[in-house]
Amino acid sequence: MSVLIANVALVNRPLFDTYDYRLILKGRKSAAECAYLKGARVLVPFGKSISSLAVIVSLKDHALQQSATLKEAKLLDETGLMGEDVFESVLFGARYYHYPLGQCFFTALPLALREGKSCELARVDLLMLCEDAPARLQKATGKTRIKSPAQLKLLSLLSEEAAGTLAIPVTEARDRGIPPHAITALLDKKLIRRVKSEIDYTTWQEGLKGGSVIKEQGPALNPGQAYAVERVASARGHETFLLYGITGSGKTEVYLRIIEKVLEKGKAALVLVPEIALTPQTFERFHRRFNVPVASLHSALSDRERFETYLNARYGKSAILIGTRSALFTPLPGLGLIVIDEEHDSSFKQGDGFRYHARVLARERARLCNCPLVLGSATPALESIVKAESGEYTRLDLTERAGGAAPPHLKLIDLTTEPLSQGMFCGIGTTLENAIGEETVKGNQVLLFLNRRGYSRHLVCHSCGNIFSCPHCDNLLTVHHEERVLSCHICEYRESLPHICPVCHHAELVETGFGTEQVEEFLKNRYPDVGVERIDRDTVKNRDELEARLEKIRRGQSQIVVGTQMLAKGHDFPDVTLVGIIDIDSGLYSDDFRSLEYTAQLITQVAGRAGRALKEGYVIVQSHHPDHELLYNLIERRSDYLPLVLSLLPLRQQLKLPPYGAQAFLESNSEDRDAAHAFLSTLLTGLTRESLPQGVTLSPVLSDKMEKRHNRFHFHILASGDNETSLAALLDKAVNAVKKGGIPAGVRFAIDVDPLLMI
DNA sequence: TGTGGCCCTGGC
DNA sequence: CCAGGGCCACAG
Repeated sequence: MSVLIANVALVNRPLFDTYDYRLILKGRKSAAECAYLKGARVLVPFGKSISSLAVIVSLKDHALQQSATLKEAKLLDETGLMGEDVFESVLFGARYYHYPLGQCFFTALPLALREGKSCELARVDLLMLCEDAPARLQKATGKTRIKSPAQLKLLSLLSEEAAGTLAIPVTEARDRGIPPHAITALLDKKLIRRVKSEIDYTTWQEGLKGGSVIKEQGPALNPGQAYAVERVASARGHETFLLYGITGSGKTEVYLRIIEKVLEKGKAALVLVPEIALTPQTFERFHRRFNVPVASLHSALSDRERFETYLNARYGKSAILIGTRSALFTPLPGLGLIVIDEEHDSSFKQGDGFRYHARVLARERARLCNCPLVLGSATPALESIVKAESGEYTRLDLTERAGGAAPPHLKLIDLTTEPLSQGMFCGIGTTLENAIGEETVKGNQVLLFLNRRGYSRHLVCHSCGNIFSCPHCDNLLTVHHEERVLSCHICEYRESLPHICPVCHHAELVETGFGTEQVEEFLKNRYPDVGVERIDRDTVKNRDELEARLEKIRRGQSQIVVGTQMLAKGHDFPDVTLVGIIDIDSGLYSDDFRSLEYTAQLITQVAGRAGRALKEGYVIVQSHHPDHELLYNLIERRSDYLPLVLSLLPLRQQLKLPPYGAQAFLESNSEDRDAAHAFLSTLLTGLTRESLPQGVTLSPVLSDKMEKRHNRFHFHILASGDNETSLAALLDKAVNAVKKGGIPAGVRFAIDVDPLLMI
């Protein structure tokens, strides 16, 4: 028996400190010999609670005089939960983002493990064909004949596996796009059955038994793709690559080939994608190509499913994991590659809680694993471009459009010269309106983007001027006709659409502004013979629904599609020949210094949706400011994305903005406005009492642009430094001040390092 | 964040 | 005089 001292972080407690406990182990072991326990969970008495969950951060050899007074920690796991690479990445993240370590672990662990459940593999539900199913399906006629495409697909999946296991886990069926009701239906018909698996500790490498890692060969690569694959595959140790490939240049094929090489070395691969891009199609493409287990993690999974995926990965059963931001924390023994697709996408930055950027932590993890990190995008973030220019990243260019499709033609429409037609009331000028008509007559499809859902933007009383606003936020309510509600797009508050003004009781309510719902209505009236589909958060509630709608569009059931962001990312529609951006102006004049970068990304990405296949496509961008430099360069001068955003750099450098300077917000909020403000005021006074680190400046305490949200009042201090190090030194001081002074009850405090949104 | 203690209020 | 609720300090 030996006694050690374990330094632990309490999970989900907002404490910047870690604490020491006595840890009693069987057998005689020194702290150094117990390094495998880093990242293991313990239960500890803490403060007034008898048993709290904590994670071991470090171990020290027992020192008599200390340990007598220390309380005892009870070990829950035999080894660390997450492998050294993930563990160290979390420690790095807590340091870099100045966030309490325990809460970082909280973010990194699936719910079940945060709740103290066992990390042992469990039996899973498998689906398999019933013995008599093939015979019954053969002679099936009339009612017994299966017509549902989902059910047929499941049956074919189960039969195609015949050579191997004859059974697939329920979770895998869901990953591959089978909705739960199709499974239930086939179970009811007794065509398939559900069986419990044995616990199987076979790793994917053992399962492969030396066979080929791929199931089918990919298409031939063009020289650019081939070079990129070779370059990454021949990287020795860690190296970060920026794969800059224009839309439609076959980035995914490059990922697949690199992954193939990684798998051949017996190593695993992690692929991070933006939330919206993780469709069953993406998963299916990997699954079709590779002869190894591919797992996925996305927001539609239940906590249980996430937990299973996590455990399988941890035990080396997954060779490839595709997932969104948080998948970064999944342990993968022998990780040999990390890919971040659409690396510029803002969904890689967590906006609340542990505000990490997946790109930053992925780089740390890749460094720890001594493996390459590939950042792919047609529109890389300026941060990444600058790092590539400075040689910190290696840039790899894909300049050819795969399949030889012509790049789309871009056309800028000056809205000030368009007549005030009917369509103009919902943002559609005559030129765009006519273009929609022409393309639909030819049997082509049209995509229209407008980043504003709802019917009208606001509702105003004509007699007394009362503007309907949210009772919980400093925000105006949006009018939704279909659901007959007013709704707050910040907090989801809703009330039924009023007929009379609650203030003056007159019934003259006027709607102003327009959203996707109104555009859809206009187009349905204007083009009654072609289908119009709307894709936004009001018509699409979940991933399965989005997939079903997109499939319907691909089958050509609607020729006109109106949508928000949801539509802009990564989806392929081969018959689309016209893309219209209804309102680009909000991205031209904004107080966010990144808005021009974002606007250039949006136009470039959206243009990529047009004419992806053989048909020639064009893009119409409408603006009231056609002389704006960005629009002029991007559209009239047909400048490429890269030189265009590089031209934004001198201003950033001059103003010491990212990527040249570093920024962080010190944020507070509370239901009590004064308390939230006073807390930051005190912090600011404390920080400025002694001299600030060289090159760091602090703003006064400022209200957020929308001060009241969800019934809480939000304030912030903007901290800017001319480099990361000096800013980090200031943030350390801030954390120490908060540790010493404490946070008053009801006030929440957090630091947002490298914020993406200007609040 | 969780929790027990402490103090205040109000009901009998 | 006691019960209950809100607020606060503090945690190894």
